[in-house]
Amino acid sequence: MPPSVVGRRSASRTVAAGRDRAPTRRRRKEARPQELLDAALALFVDKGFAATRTEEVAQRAGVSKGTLYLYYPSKAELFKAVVRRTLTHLIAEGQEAVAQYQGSSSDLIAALMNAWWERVGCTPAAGIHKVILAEVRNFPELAQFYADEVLAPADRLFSSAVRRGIERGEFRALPLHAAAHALMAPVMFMTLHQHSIGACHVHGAQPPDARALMRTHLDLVLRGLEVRAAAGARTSAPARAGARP
Amino acid sequence: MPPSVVGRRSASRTVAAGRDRAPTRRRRKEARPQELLDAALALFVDKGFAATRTEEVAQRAGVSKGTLYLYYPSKAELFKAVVRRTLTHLIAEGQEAVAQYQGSSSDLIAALMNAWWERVGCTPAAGIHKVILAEVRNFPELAQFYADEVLAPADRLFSSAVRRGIERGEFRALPLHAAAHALMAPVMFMTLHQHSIGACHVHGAQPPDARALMRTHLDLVLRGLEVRAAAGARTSAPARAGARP
Amino acid sequence: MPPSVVGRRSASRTVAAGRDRAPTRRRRKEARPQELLDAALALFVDKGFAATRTEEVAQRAGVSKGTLYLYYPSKAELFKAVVRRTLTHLIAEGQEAVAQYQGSSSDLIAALMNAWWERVGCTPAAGIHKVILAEVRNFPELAQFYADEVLAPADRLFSSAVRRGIERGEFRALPLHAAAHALMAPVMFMTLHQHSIGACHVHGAQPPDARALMRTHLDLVLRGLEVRAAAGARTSAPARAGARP
Amino acid sequence: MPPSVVGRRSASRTVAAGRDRAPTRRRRKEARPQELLDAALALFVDKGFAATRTEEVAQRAGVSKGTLYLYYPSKAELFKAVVRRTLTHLIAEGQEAVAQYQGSSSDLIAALMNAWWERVGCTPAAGIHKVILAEVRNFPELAQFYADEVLAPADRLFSSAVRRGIERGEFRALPLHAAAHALMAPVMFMTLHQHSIGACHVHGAQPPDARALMRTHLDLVLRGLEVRAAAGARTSAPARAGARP
DNA sequence: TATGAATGAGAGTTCATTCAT
DNA sequence: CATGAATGAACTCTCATTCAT
Repeated sequence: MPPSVVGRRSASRTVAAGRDRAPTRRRRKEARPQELLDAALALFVDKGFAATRTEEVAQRAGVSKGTLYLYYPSKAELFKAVVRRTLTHLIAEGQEAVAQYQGSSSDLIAALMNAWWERVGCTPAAGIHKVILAEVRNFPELAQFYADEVLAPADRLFSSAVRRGIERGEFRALPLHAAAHALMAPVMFMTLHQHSIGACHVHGAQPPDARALMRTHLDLVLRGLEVRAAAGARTSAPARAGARP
Repeated sequence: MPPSVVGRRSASRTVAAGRDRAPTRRRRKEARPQELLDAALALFVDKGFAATRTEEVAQRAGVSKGTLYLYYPSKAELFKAVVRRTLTHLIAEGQEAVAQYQGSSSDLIAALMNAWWERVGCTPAAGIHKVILAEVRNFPELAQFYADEVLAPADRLFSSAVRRGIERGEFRALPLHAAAHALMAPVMFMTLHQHSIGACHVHGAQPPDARALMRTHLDLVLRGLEVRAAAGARTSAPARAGARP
Repeated sequence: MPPSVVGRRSASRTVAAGRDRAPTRRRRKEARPQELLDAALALFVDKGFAATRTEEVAQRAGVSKGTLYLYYPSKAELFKAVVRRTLTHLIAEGQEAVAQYQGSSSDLIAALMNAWWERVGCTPAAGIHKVILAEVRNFPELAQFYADEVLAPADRLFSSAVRRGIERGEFRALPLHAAAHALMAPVMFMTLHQHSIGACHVHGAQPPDARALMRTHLDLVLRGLEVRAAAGARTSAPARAGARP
Repeated sequence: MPPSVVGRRSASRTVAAGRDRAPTRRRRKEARPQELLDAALALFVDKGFAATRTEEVAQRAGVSKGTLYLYYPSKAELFKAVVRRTLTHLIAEGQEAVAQYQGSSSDLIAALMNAWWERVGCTPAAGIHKVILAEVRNFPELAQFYADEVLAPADRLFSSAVRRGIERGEFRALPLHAAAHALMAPVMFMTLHQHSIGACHVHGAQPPDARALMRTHLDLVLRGLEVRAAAGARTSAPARAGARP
C-alpha cells in the first residue's frame, strides 16, 4: 500500500500552504490537505482510528465526504499522513540540543524533558502515541514506520544524554537503554493517561497535576542517577532491590 | 420463525470436542466461563475492545455466538469479567501484603513490583491496560469501571507503600501520589509497549529485556526515594530539576 | 399444521384437571397444560404473540423451557390452544339467553352487553381479541379458526337480538348486521383500547371509565334503535337517563 | 473494513429503474421520502411494527437498507413519519372545519365522518390504528407519541363537535368524551377489522359493506344524540339501560 | 474539482427450538 | 417426563467507499 499519487501531492502542497488567513477561493484549495490533517489529528486522538468516521473528519474540515477521498484514498492513508506530519521534525532538534549543551547532565535532561513537554506533551500531537499504541496491532504497516521514525530516535536522544552524564562522571554507570526508559516512561505514560482515562469524567478521580508529576519524577530519577547520591548510601538495599524474584 | 436446520451443529462442534468424557454437558458448563474469559482476554488484548467481534470470541472458545451471551449479557460485561478475574483480586492481595510486611519499605516495593510482574506483567493480562487506554473515550461505561476497580485501588496500594516508607523514616517526604506514579509508570509503559508495537515484528528493534528494565528502574527510583541517598546529595541541581531551563 | 399428538393429549388432560389446590406431584403434572395456558394467555395479551418469549411462558408456569415443548410443539400451537380454551364456550350461552328472554329487546341487549362485560370484557380473555387483530396477518391459519368460532357466532347473537326487537315492533327496521356492529363495536373497541394504549402510562390520558362509556353507548344506541324515539315527542326525561355528564 | 465490491449495485438497481430520465439523482432525492413512507405504511399495516423489517421497507421502495437510514434515523422515527404524514394533518383540518361549519351539528358530524372515510378510512392509512393497538405495549415511545399526536386531537375534534350540538340545543347533554367515543369507535373498529381478519381470506365471511355500516351507525347514533329523538321516548328502557340485569 | 446520495457487508444481540443428560 | 445448555438465523443500525452529477 504505497502512498498514493494523491497523497504525495498533498504532501508537497503542505509545504506551500503556510499559516495565512485570507479565505480566498484559491487559498482554501491549497490549504485543504492542511485542514483535513488537522481535523483528522483531532479526531483520531479523541476517538482512535477505528472509531473516527471519515464523514466527521470531512465535516470538521468543512468539506464533503467525497472531497476527503479526493485527497486521501482511504482512511488508512489519511492516518499515515497525519502521523508523518505530526512527529517527523520533532526529534532531530533534541539531538542537536544534546550535542551543544554546556551545563550539567541533570540540567540537560531536565531541559530536554521540559522542551518535550512544551512542544509535544501538552499539544494534541501527544495523543498520536495513544492511537499508535492502541491500534498498531490492527494496522501493522504503521508499526515499522513508527518504530523507525519516532521510537528509535527518541531512545537515541535520551540514551545519549545519559551517556554524556556517565562519561562526565555525573551519573552512575547504569544500562543506557533502561535508564532512558525510566526517564521517558513516566512522562509518556502520564500523557497517555491524560488522553484516555484522564479525559473521561470519572467519579473520584483527582485530576493529575502534570507539572507536579514531572517535577517529582525528575527529582526522584535524577537523584537516583547521580553518583553523589550513591555516596551516602550505606546498605546494599537498592542493589538487592530487584533481587527477590 | 423456525431457526435452525437439524444436524448442522455437529460440524462446528467437532472443533471443541476431544477433551471431555462422561458428564460432558455439566463439565462444559463449569469450564465455559474460564474458556470464554481466556478467549476474550486474548482477543481484546490483540485487537482492542471495539475491533474484537463477539463471534470471534465465541469461536475461539469453541462455542456459538449465542452461547457467549448465555454467560455474559454484553460485550462490555464480558470485558469487565475479564478485568475482574485478572486484576481486581491481585490488588486486594497486594494491599494485604503491605499491611503485614515486616522488612524495609524498599524491599516491600520491590516485592510488590515483582509479584505484579509474575502475576500480570508477563501474562496476557498485562495487555488490558492497553485496551483501556485505547478505548475508554469511546466506552465511558468502561472508564468508570476501570477507574473504580483498578486504578484507584492500585494507586492506594503503591501510595500506602510509599507512605509506610516515609512514616518509618526510610523515604523522603515526597508527594505520595506522584511517587506512586513514578513507581508504576515505567512498568506499565513497558507492558503497554510490549502489547502494541512490541508485538509487531519491526526490523532493528531490540526486544527490550523486561526484567533488566525493571531492575534498573527499581534501582533508580528506590535510590531516589531513600533518605540515605539524599544524605550525600548536596548540590541543588536535582532540587531545581523541574525548574524551567 | 394439524394439532399435534402432544397438543391433543393436553386437551383431554385439561378436562381432567379441575381447579384443585394440593400441590401433589401427580396433581402438578396433570395441571401443567392448564398452568401453561394461563401463563401464555397472560403474556400473549400483554405483549402480543411475536413478542412473547417461550421461556417467559415456561418460567411463569414454573417449568423449564424444554417442558413447554413437551406439551406444545411450537409457539404457534401453544397460541392456538390458548384461543381455543378461552373463547370457545362463551358464545353458545348468549344465544340461549336470547331465545329464552322475556323482557323488552332493549333490556335484552343491555343484559347481553353486561353479561359479556362480566364474563369477557373485564377479564384477560378480552385481550385475546387484541392479539388476533394484531397478528392474524402474520399467522393466517388462525384467521379461519377465529372467524368460525368467535366472530360469526357473536354476530349471529347480536343480530338475533336486534331481529327480535324489530319483529316485536320495538326497533326500527335497520340492517341487522350493521346494527349488530354498531352495538358491539364501541365496547370491543374500548376493550381493545384498554389492553393497549390504556395499559400504557401516557401523559395526559384520562383513564376511560369503562362502565360509564358503556352506559352512554347503550343510552345512545338503544334510543337510536327504538321506534318510539323517532316519534318526535318532547319530554326530556329519558334524556337524563345516561346523563351524569 | 472494505465493504463493497464494485458493480454489484447495478443488478439490484434495475428493479427501481424505468421511471426517471434526466436529473435522476436529484429527482430521486425528492421522491424518496414519499416512496419510503408509502412502502413503510403498506408493510406496517400488513405485518405490524415489530414484524416489519427495515430491509423489506427499503427493498419495496427500491433502495438499499442503508438508504432508508439516510432519511429516517430509526424504525420508530420512520413509523412516526408515516403517522404524521397520514393522520396528523387531517385532524387539524377537521378542527378547523368544526370552527367554521354553518349547518346543523348532525350534518357536521356526518361530514366529519365522511371526510375521514374518504381521506383515511378507505386508504391503507386506516391500518395504522391496528398497528398501534397491537404493539404500543412493546414500544412505549410510540404510545406517548400516538396519544399526543393522534388520540388526544381526535378526541378533542369529536368532542367539540358534540359540544357544539349541545350548546346549540341540538343534542342532549351527554358526557362529551363518552359520546365522542361512541361516535368514533364503530368506524375505527370496522377498519381495525378490515385490516386484520378482514384482510384474510376466510370462508363464509360476508365482506362488510363499509359505507352501509357507516350509514347505519350515523343514523343510529345521531338519532340517539338529537333532542328531538328523545321527545317520543317514554319507556324506561333506555333509562334502565345501564342497570345490572 | 466537489458533492452527497447510495450502497452493502457486518456488528451486537435475541430467541425459538433442539437434544444430551 | 423434565431440564437447561447450546445453537444460529434473523434483526436493527453503522459506516467506509463509490460514482453520477
